[in-house]
Amino acid sequence: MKKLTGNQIRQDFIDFFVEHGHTAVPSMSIVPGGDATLLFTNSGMVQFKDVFVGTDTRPYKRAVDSQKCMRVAGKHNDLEDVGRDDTHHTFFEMLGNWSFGDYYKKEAIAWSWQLLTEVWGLPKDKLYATCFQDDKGDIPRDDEAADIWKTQSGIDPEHVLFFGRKENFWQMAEFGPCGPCSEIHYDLGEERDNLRGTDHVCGVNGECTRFLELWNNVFIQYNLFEDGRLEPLPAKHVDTGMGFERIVSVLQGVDSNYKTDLFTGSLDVLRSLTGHTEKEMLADFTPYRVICDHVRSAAFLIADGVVPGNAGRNYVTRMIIRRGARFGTKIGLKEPFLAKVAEAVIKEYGDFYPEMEKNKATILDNLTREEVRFARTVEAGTAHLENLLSEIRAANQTSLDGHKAFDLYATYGLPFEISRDIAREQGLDIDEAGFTEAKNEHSKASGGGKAMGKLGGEDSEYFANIFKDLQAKGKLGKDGVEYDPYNSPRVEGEVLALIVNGESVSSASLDDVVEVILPKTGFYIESGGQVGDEGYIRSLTQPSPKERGELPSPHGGRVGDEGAWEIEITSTRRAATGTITHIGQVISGQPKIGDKVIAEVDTARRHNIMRNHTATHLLHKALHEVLGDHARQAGSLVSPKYLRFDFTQPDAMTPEQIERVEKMVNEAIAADMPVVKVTKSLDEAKKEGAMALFGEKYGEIVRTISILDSDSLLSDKTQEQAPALQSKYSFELCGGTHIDRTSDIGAFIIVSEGSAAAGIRRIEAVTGRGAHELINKRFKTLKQTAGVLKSSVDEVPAKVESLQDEVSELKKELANLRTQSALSTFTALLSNVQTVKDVNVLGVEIPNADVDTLRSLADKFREKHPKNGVAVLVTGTVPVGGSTVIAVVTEDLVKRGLKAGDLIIGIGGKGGGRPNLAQGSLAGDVKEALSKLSKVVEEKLK
RNA sequence: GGGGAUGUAGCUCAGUGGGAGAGCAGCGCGUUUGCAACGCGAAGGUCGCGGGUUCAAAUCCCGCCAUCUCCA
Repeated sequence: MKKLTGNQIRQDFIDFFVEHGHTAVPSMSIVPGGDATLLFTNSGMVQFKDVFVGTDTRPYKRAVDSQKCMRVAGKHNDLEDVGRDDTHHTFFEMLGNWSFGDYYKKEAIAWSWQLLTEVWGLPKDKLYATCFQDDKGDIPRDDEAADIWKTQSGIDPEHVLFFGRKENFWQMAEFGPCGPCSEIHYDLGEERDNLRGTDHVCGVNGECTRFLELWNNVFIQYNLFEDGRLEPLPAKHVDTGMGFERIVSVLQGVDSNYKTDLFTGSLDVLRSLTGHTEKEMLADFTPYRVICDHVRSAAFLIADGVVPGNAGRNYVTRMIIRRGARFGTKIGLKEPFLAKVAEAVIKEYGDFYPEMEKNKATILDNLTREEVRFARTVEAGTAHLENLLSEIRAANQTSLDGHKAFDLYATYGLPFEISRDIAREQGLDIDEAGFTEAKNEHSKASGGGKAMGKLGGEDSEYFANIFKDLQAKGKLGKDGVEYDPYNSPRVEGEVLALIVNGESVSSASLDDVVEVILPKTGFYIESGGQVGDEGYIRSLTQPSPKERGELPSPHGGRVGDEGAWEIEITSTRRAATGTITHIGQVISGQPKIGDKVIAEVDTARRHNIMRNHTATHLLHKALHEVLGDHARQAGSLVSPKYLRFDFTQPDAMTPEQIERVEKMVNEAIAADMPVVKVTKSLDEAKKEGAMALFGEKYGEIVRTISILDSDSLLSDKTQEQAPALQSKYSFELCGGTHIDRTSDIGAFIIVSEGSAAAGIRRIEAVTGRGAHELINKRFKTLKQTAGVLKSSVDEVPAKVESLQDEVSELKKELANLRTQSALSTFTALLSNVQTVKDVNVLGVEIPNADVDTLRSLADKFREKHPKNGVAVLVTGTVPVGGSTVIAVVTEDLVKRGLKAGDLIIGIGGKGGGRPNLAQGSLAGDVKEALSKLSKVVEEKLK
């Protein structure tokens, strides 16, 4: 057997199939575009799913790839187990060769045998092939595959085995394309039996680690219907997957995926940090495996734009990074170290996956940031834990309540393992059963499973049938409704279908909400953040009013015209492949199937949208310039009123940065740059450096939007002829609608900058009309303010500032004066102290005093009568809300049963407080209330 | 999308319905002076924002915003 590096093995695979007529296709992003049901790309077939279902086509019939995959979240979240053994990974690569209605079993099987045994030289007697035999007896046995296997040179016919549905039948979903598969297994030898001595099936598909599944060849040949019918597909496909790390471990002859050269670089970096020898490392291998696996995953995720955060995919990235950091502490690593490991990962993978090298700085930066954040979280969580633990000790207990430990985890983010380790260090324990219980409760309370929301398309089958029907009648071609939102704001056509309340109807009535299908549309369908178009569909049954020289009715139809009608369209959707519907309300007449119509987009609204969309591209460019390349688009909304742009950026932007971005965009507008829209192949566009968005799905033919640098403009003619030669200010893949020159945007104003999620900032901005309205409004307000201040607009800030200073100065002065005047009144009134029994009692009204003044006067009283004193001070009667009362009682009298609050109640007020000082209010006449004071004191005093 | 927590002086935070506080930093003065340390003094607050309950809200209730965190 040849000793090959991992990179060579991957390249061998691709080269082998390229030699056999396959097109080498790059891996799709880990973020699956256009598939809301998937958190991550989890297998090689994700990028070809639409081809198998038949809703998409490719320019090639044979493909080969190595696909980046993540299996970490979802139903089976076994993140906590990854790294504890030698085979599991969160991230892995899937090698695959594909046939789309081209070659089939014969070639697929022969080539896999050839690659494994001849190119890579695996011993033939160690290989096993499995084929399908239905355990339920419904689906025919795959003798075809088995027979082909037996003809492969040097194969042991005894090694061709049959298995049932669980192992050897594949279906994408409950219904749809499916078929038998044929797997290749490898016998690693008796010594790799992990269950030696125990009673078990030591064979292919047994529980035993001796036999390793290497390669799955899926033969998609049936279509499974809801009623259980199984029909042969007209075009049969081959879909294969081979776990890259597995084949590397086999070819390199090691007993762990982590001992392949894929991880050597990472492990070396780690060992240089810990100082462990190889032997010491292998003795405690788990932390090493966890860190290597997780750093690799995190690096690939960040390269694909998934930065650590607190929701969705971003949360998964965070969990992976934090778990890696946590295992670092187990081997004594304290300082942020993940970035150092990541450098080794990038070095290993950067050649084949250029996005790794390209995003190196972002990867390293995000890892370190998250580590630092995690350290802070752990520190704060540990402080909380210490409090809980000392409470336990105080109560002479030995175990921390599981629910409390879970709180620590769910609220403060302190991982359970860390809590337990700290508790154990102090001779205490944590109630693990309670923790699990609380975790389940929390999971339930969070509404498990509902988060994905509606996937849509519930009625797609209904519309697919309408589509087929229209095709059969020759009303629609094979591609269905023609879609041209770019050049056709007005389209004439015929009503092909009307749907009201989910039912196909021949005619609709006034006020009906209806879905209309036309052979062609110029209405934009909401996509890529740009909202859908609005507009009108009008009947064209008779000459237009203009042609007849009549005045149109308010809704455009003609009063009294037989059959004239109009529908106000508020949105559009692609209800099924080939079908686009216009959704709206009938505002006049009765639309019928077969009516000739004109469908007209609200162009004023559309222009506002176009301005905002082009501005979005300029904003994207400006953010790159001002913040750096890490500021990547993470979502957007382009509406007629404003635009919203989310991008990856860890911290809030400074006012200066915002200003610079705004200025850059406005400079780009002023430069009057041409916006050129060209469709070309995805490959070509990418080669030319077009910016693609993550989580966005692109077909083979894409639309590119280039904003050309005005400096490089030669003349209008050359621009038309060779836009590719000119230097581009901005270059993006985008299906949206755009204006022709940047100057059409008019103006660009950032309205707000804020946070959208952890690690993601959001900018909202307006352009064109919206910007003008905003400026107008702001300017008006400013002028009004200046008017009120009797100053010029320019002087407003200084004027307000000086006013504020003046006000606060005056406030202080006033408070001082009040206290002083109250004080002088009060000093005079101090002589009004009455003696009740042996107590000095004072009840006075202080006009113009506030609560603070009353308090300081009360203090004054207690200074003069530190003992044996009672005072009730009341502000003058106020018409609204009553007077404020403060009552004080010296400490010695409190002991004799006199409470300040009782005095307030006693004289008819409301309120309370502490025994020596109370506060409240008094509704009625102050003098009358105060006259009751001495009596109250007498009664309460013991 | 949902659960929990937090938001008080420039920073770190205390404050369980009734006088807004501490430590650090900053400012002034002083002692000492190699860095600095120490003492004294004053300043610094829409208690995240908006409603409500109450005689009275930093504190209780509701809504919003921001940050942290867990679940999906």
